[in-house]
Amino acid sequence: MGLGRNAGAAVLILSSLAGGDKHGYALVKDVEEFAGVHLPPGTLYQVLPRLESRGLIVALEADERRRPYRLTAQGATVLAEYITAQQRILKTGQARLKRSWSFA
Amino acid sequence: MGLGRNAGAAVLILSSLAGGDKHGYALVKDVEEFAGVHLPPGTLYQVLPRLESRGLIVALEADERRRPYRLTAQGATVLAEYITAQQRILKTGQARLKRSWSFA
DNA sequence: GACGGATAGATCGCTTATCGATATAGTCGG
DNA sequence: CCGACTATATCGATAAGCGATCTATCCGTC
Repeated sequence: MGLGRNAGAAVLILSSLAGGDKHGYALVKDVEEFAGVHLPPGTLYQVLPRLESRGLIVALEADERRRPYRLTAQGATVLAEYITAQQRILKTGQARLKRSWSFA
Repeated sequence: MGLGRNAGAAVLILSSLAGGDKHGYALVKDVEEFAGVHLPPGTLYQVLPRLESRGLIVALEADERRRPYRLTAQGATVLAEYITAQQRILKTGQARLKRSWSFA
């Protein structure tokens, strides 16, 4: 993991595409804005084909320089399930922190 | 990352320790219960020293067979910050899924 | 008191994920 | 015509995570 490191490029990409079709560069900008995380190109262009081969996203027809991607129904399902599971974990951590350390 | 893979052994461990001091094996059981994730020993015993070297946890005096760990104040802070940041990301993904895919 | 299952900790090698650097090239403003 | 920004891509190194395997103890039960 990380904690400090990225920890979940796929989630960031899928969440970005959940907001609409985007090509790589636009995706990086979007993620930077909504998550405050910079996705380095080395990560992005390696994760993209991986997600595609798993059927979570599809590559759309390229508009010259831009190669846009779209979230598939399967990708949406997988993302939704991941978010639910992850939120349960985070809530537990948060509740425990609050009890023992008085953290919000 | 994964989505399907573990994605954040450190978070699971820190969250578990936020609920009280635990040794490795108890930690695995706890994580299994509250997160539904099995932490394999190969991951656990590699992450533990890493977290300790970063000052996020401390090893307590060993009770014969058991080697318990405790969350440090710094570990609690780091975990709290990670949780906050991560929840913001997950909420964004969830909101976007809901808009475009009618997912809860 | 032998046996099996649960408790407990640890290491090794492999695969996968991520990062930073680097490369290429088109576009647009000044 | 030059620099900043847009856009995609690859490479090598490091980091993270997994499954298998090992050792050993403890405890109940047959």
